[in-house]
Amino acid sequence: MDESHTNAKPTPENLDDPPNSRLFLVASRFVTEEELRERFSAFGDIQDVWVVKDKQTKESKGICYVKFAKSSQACLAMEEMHGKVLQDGSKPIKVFIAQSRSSCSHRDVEDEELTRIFVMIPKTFSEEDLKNTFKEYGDIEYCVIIRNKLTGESKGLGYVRYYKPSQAALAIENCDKAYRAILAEPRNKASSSEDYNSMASRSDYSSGADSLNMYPFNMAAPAEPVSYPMMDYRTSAGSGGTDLTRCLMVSTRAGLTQEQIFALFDIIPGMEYCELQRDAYGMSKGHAMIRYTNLGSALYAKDKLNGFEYPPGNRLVVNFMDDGEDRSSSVGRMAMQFVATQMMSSVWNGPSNSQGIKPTASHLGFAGPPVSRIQTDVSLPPLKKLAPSDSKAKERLFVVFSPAPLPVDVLEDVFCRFGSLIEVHLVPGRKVGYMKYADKQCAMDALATLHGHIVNGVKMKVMLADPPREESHKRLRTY
DNA sequence: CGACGGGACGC
DNA sequence: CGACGGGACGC
Repeated sequence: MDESHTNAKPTPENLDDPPNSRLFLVASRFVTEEELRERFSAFGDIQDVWVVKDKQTKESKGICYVKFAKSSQACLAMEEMHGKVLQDGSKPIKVFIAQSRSSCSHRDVEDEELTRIFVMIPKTFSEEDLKNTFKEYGDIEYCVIIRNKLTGESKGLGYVRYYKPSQAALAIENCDKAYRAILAEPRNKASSSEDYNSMASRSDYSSGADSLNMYPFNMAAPAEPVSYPMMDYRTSAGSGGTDLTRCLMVSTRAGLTQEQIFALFDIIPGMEYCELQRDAYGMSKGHAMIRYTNLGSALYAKDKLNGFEYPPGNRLVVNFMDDGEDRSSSVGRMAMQFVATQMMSSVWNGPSNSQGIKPTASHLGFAGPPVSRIQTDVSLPPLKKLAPSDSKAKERLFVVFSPAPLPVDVLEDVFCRFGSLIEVHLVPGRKVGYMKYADKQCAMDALATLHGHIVNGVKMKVMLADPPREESHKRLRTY
């Protein structure tokens, strides 16, 4: 278990750098390094040429490697030189991107693995935006944005398939670093069964279906943000299909837990589903979907909870997921009235009778006198509004918690009181966090007031945060 | 002591 | 069928 290799050397075997910048060629035994250098130098900066020779006889084995400075150069050379005859009478050469030296596989690297990139994009991007952004690097076969299957909401990730490896490589090398473009892992891991997928469903990949219109709804409406069709495969006709007229989407800037959202929307009777959208850390992304059994409950929930501040200072935004529906009907109003009546009666009957308002509602501050959930040894200013989430951070505080971090909502409640708080960020798995402020003085006030004090039994060290480490090694040593 | 930053497709 | 050398680190 304990391999005492504590000093991990920079493994010298991984230096196929950058990745996919080296070519593997199968050529005639008479080809020389000089000739290869001549024929391949037109495609880029050659760093190394090597013809593999037998150890004893020193004769060429017809295997050669050509290392370029960039992957795009190697790819271009491959595309142009594969199949070329270098010397009269010899067989056409084969040119592939070499397997990385650390890999033990000698399988050919296929174009399939070199033509699709994986990028991080704004959530507002459509496939069209994605294509327009990346077409400058080459011809695009298709673009796909990864979306939530239920809501159609973008996950901020996308794929772009080019026709040629050199185009994908150019995109990765030259696109804005914010896109974090990398080669996509091939989709098919090890498809063992292929037959239960009928042939009809595979037509999207074949090139014969020109007549297939990719954007049946969208063609005539250029700038209109069309809501995407998310009913390609029906939600099976089980009890109560997912019709969106009863689905709400709540957006919040505070990191609310599933339990908090659930408790809040469960105050209105009829909630049948509640799902927080999470990111890779399992933290709240600020969106959740809530579905009620009936339109009246959904209407009532939107009416009462849209704009509601929870926790204080954090304004919830609640919307129906199928925008554009007309809900001003008298039927809707009656349904809402019915729900209101339902809730009133449960109040009169008291919460002790199981159904109706849950006990959780009271400590959400939804009913009854506002009881502070903050206990502290320092006197706090009153609550203040959060700064807009797109505010520029002028100062950050670094907070260490002992013995354990406080919940995000509590921290927002405490740290917002000095004004201009943009957001609270806890480091997952650690006992530290960052508070972003739009105003330096507000941050300093918070620091001075809160440092060394105790909130809900948790002691806090509050310090100015070091600047984020970014890419200091790139810019700092230019002189 | 106590430090941030990421990522995956209905087979 | 067709897969991996040579050189040498740090002031």
